[in-house]
Amino acid sequence: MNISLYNTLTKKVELFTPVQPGHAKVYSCGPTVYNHAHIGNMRAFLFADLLQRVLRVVGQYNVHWVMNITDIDDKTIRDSKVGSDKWLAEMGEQSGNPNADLSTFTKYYESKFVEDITKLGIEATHFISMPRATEFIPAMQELIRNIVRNGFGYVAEGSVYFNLNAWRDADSYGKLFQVDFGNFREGVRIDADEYERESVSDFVLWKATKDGEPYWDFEFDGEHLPGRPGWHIECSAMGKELLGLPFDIHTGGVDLRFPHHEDEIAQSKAGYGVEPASFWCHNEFLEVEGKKMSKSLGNFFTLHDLLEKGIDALDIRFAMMSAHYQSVFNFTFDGITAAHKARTRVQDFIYDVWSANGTEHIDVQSVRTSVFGELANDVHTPKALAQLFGFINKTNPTTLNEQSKQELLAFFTELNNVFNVWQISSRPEVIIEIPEDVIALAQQRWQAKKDKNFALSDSLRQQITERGYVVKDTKEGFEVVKE
RNA sequence: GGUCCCGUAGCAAAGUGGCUAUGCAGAGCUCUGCAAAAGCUUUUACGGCGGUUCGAGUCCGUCCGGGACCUCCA
Repeated sequence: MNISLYNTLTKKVELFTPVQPGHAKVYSCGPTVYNHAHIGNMRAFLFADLLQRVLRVVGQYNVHWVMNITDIDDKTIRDSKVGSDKWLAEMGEQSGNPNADLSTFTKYYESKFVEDITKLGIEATHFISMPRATEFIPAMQELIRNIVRNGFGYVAEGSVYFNLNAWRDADSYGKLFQVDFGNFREGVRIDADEYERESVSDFVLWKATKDGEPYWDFEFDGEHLPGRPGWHIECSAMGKELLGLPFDIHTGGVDLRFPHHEDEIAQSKAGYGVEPASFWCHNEFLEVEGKKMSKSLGNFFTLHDLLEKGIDALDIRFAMMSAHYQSVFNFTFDGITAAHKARTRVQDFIYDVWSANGTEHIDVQSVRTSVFGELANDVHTPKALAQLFGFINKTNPTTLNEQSKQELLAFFTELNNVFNVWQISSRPEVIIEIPEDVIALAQQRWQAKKDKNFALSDSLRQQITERGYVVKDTKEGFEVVKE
């Protein structure tokens, strides 16, 4: 099925056509590993996962997916320094070597990140690579040399900057985000660091080292420029090294349009001569209970926080799919409850299909076409789910004949390769430890009921309820489950 | 100051000028001694005011309200 996507470059939904037929090369901006990722971060990663799964399943593409790990930046340096209160006991002893401590610190949070996304149903095997920025320093240095030699960069006080005015004369800037250079808001932090640069809008490609900070050697035209890479350069270099240029899709949160992605385009084209990607896809932000997530409002959650509250990570995954990726997602606890119930309804339907044993024939192809059609249309999960629920509402799963049952299970298997929140199986035997005395009460109640002593029956049920269990009557007898 | 987005029923969320979105919740019904579970049925909308149109949630204007970004936040 053909896939259409909203492309921030053109501000339109366009038919996706890959550079290499049959292959989809996707680069996703990954986390900066200085802390546990919060659920706002998670939306970006879940969107990227959803997109690559739609390409894989609905588009039938051979997907090459890369998500970078930013393991060198101001915050990772700050928090891994000797004496940092962000250094945790689990990370071991600090060595005092800034590069080694940075590595220890970032690998700790990288492993936490991988644990988190795994719980959210993102599969590590779907990545062809999760490159660390620090392992691609030579490629970045090569790119920086190219940019300067092409006339779009300069060295100042040991740092290397991108010359934006030169670039704007030669090409264009503002492909993703229209920038009003003459009208930066007063008070906004324009001079973000102390280095010398020719214009406030120039950005750093390579930062000169500071005392006690990690650095890498950089030989450039006979000059020694020990330092570390700027923020944007890693994506330019790693995209080229791992996917080749141009690749097909670059993803990230809306906040990255400018400056990060805008600068990435400029750098790549200035250094390599081509723009990195033909499609740029950006997910909107997430709010919590209608407010921007912030620590001061007390609505700032990491995945770990939510799991501690007893929330199932897959309900978070499913809830985020109830809104289109380009609209602000309002994360609420009521929403998670609703998502859990909705997800369970589909799961129960699948269990029932598994045990179908009837004669009814249904048209599985038409529901597959309508649901996948919505996913192919700019990854429109809310519409796809509406189609799916419409189908579930009008279908009795248990009366299906063998052919329809097999077709439907095959469809759900495909669908779950996108959503990844269900079990395609028979209803599992739930084994719950019920205390002996509760079972005894339930048996007494059943006897009282058979004796038509309903007053006693009800009072026994009340006792069972007080113990935290629910007794349900069935045709053959009764069943006790934990509340 | 600049750039842009959004205001849809109790909550969430689709909606490409004309046809029941959907989910959760609510209500009613079926089943049941009563329940629970399940199934069926169903009530509530388009921020305000103008305009275009035979017809507007959908297009235009305006006002009100909320939000995002504007040099290292997904």
